[in-house]
Amino acid sequence: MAAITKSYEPHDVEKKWYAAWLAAGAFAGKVNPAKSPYTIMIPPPNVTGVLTMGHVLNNTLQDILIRRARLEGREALWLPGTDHAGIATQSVVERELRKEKKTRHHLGREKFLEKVWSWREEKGGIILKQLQALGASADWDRTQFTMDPAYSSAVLKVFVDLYGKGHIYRGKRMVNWCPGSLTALSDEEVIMKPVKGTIYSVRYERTDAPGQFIEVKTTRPETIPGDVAIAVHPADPRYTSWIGKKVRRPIGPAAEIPIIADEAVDKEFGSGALKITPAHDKVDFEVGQRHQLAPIDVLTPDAKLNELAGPELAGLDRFAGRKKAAEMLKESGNLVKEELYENNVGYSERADVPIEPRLTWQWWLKYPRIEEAKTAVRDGHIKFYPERWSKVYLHWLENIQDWCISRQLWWGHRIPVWYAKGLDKETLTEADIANPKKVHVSLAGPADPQNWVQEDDVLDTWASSWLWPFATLGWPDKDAMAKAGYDYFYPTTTLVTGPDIIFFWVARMIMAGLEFTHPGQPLEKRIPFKNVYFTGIIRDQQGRKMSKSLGNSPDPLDLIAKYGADGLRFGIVSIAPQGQDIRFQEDRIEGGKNFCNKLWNACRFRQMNGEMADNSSVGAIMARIEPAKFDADDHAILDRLLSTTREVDRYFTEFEFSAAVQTLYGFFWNDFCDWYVEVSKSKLQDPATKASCLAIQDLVLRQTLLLLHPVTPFITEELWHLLGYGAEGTFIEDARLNNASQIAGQGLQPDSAAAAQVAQLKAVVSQVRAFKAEHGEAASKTSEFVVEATDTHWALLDANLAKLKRMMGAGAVARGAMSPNAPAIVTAFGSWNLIKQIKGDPAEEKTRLKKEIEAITKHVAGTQARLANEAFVSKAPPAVLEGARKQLADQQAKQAELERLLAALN
RNA sequence: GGACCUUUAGCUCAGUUGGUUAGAGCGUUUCGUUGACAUCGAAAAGGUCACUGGUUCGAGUCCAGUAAGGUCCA
Repeated sequence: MAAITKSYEPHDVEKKWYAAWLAAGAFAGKVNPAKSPYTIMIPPPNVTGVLTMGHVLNNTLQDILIRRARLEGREALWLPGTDHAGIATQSVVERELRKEKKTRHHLGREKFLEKVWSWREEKGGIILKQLQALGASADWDRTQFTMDPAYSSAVLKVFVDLYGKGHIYRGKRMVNWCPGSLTALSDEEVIMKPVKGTIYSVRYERTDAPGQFIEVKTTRPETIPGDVAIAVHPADPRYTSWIGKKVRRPIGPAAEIPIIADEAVDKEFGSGALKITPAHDKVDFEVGQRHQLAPIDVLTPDAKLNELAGPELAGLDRFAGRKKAAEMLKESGNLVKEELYENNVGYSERADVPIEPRLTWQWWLKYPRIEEAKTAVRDGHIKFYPERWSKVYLHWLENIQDWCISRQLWWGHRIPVWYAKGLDKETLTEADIANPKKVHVSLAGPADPQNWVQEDDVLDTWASSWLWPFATLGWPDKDAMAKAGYDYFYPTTTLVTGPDIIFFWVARMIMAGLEFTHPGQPLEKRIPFKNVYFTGIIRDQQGRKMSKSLGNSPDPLDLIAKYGADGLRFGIVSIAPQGQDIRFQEDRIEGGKNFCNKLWNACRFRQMNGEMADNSSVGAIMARIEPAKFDADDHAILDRLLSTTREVDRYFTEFEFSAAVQTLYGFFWNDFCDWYVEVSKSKLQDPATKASCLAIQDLVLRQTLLLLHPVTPFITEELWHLLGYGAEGTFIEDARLNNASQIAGQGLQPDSAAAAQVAQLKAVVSQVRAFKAEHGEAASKTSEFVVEATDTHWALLDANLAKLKRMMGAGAVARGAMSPNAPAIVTAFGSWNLIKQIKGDPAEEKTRLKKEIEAITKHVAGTQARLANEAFVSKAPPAVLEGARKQLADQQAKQAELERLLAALN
């Protein structure tokens, strides 16, 4: 077996093992009825994306779950893939075209799509390669892309199916229009932002009574040419006599518009009158509908004013038009007031420009299975971690609106609808759409394509990714499903994602799963996943979201180069508590790297201290352990090993990953390295205890590697082999992780009381070290002590003396009476004198003792007061009461001893 | 306007069903490299647990309210 080097060098180890895993097909998920499946579908990253810290966290957690599942003997499938990301990808390619002063229209649909595909060929694999560098153990042979032929046909089949069921309709409605990307957006793609601007008070003059004006407030004077009415509340006494009269539009082509009454008007806002511009506001549109007022659209698709706005405004973009309109109002004296104003403006999530409410023809989806989707989460068939997100989910479902699924893009799944040639799409009625002679909807397309024109629009990206959990398993093709193991791996086990896409994706996947999988079977067979773990958002030191535009996100690949993939994984998980946003700290990643080095060196210590014996199975190691020779330290470390195993188990079932990692950190660093390895140094000198002590180390290291492997796969694989736990050609994942009772069942019954005794010994060591430091002897390894202790205490000390001397840096520890001239401390195991070349200053000693007495006296008083409280004595549980009494006794004993020492000094 | 989250050491955070003197990592100070690890070890300093009130023998923990910061929905 190779010798372990002085420090852990991740780079080569990572490369070596990743290649070996791939070569052996170690990540393949295969149908195996003897095992229970554990399935995770990756949230598909954008095909042209690069790895961010968010991906690192999210995918590390998925890998942890998958690798842990393998160690627990489950058949794990982690299915990877990418998303075509309609707007995002199209925008990137269009940006490239713009550099050549071209738009997609210069190329035409076909050529443009060729360009996007070649862009994908070039950039599409990057993020998956990066995930491999992180150690992701996904089944790469199953990699899926939402635009793959099979996946696409699933998407289109779903459209046709839902159309047939009456869930999909075409309608001219107000949509969120993105003037940047020239497409409709769903409500979920609109971000509300507070924007500081101006609100204008504008007056409209009555036609029948010149000189009389009605005033309205608006932030958008450029849309005045699109006004079709002024609305007031029917119960507003100020305007009762105005209703039915007409006013003149103050700008734009001359027109008289009516004053109407509508309940939607807020009497409290402004003057209580509202301009109605149905083409440019959702509420106004509804008011217009109620009063049969035809909208006037004064904007072009890219949000410039058109000729309907009048010659002065036509051609200006909306912001320039706003200024111009305000000037025109000022000139005509119709601008009453300008005030600074902050309101919420909807922005396009992708293009980051204000959206325009716009009346267009779009395809809409009435969601299926809304009620079942609520039940699934409310009744716990699907569990959310943290649970509180289920409220957000349910609230959204309660208020669900139809989904605008068409996009005026080219990159995406083109809607499988054909219109008969020569048909005017703008004037289609519902009856026309239902008429197969005019509108054809199918997967295959019409038999006589020359007579038809296909719909230009593509589907919203989320209308493909909502099928991810089952379309990736071959659905709806029976053969593909059998090959992929659909019946075995679906429903998937856990989804790991961010709460920001709870509506976009999580809710929609649930509805899709319920609608399309396992028809007729109970809900728990149709849900797409059983657990949803929501990660936090990674923020920078100032608490800002990490983003490309801010440039505040470190490149994960740099971090891997600097700290190793395992260090990065360990670090990121340790700072990511369930449900909380994460403030990124690079020093925690460094901590991850340091931990790996510690693990490495503890194994190195083991290797250097004795021949490696048979480590090939737990049984073989157990056979070398001699419980009859156990001392308290042996009992204690094994007891901690079992309790750590139990705790990590529990944290995994509760999805508390950072707690699991921190538990492992504390156990390994503090209990094992800082204490057990140190006390081993004495045991290893003694031939009577050496073999058993090494076997205990072998057992602890083996279990530790298994517990850590999901988090730090590379280093644990390497050490697994270096210490001989696994045969050549096998991997650590082929081993099974034993739980605490399984280990105990193999003949290991550590005495948990020993742990308490070791804790006391630790405290004594710590106390003596501090004592030495205080007297300038911190570095000395030959300090001499006299201990005045009871027989029991001395017996305990004596039994552990070699270890204790090494740990506290003592040359000699002898039993004897306290010398009044030497510095002294009181420990749980007797009083200790530090014997040194006594130039000890008695005055200093007195001060120190007095200070200690003062402190202990306070505690004694506190405990006494508690015990003197009759309510406490009569109501507190016996265990607490007894604890308090014992505490008081200990405190008083220490107090008395300190006072005795002080008196002796005098 | 509605819902949710956060507030504990200089920084980032733990603190499970209420129960000794509230913990960790980093940072700071002091000391230490003779064989696991300086990517390390030892010790120390550092906290009115945001505030107010309540429940309780006992509150960082439970309840109510207030304040500040944040997120989502409208």
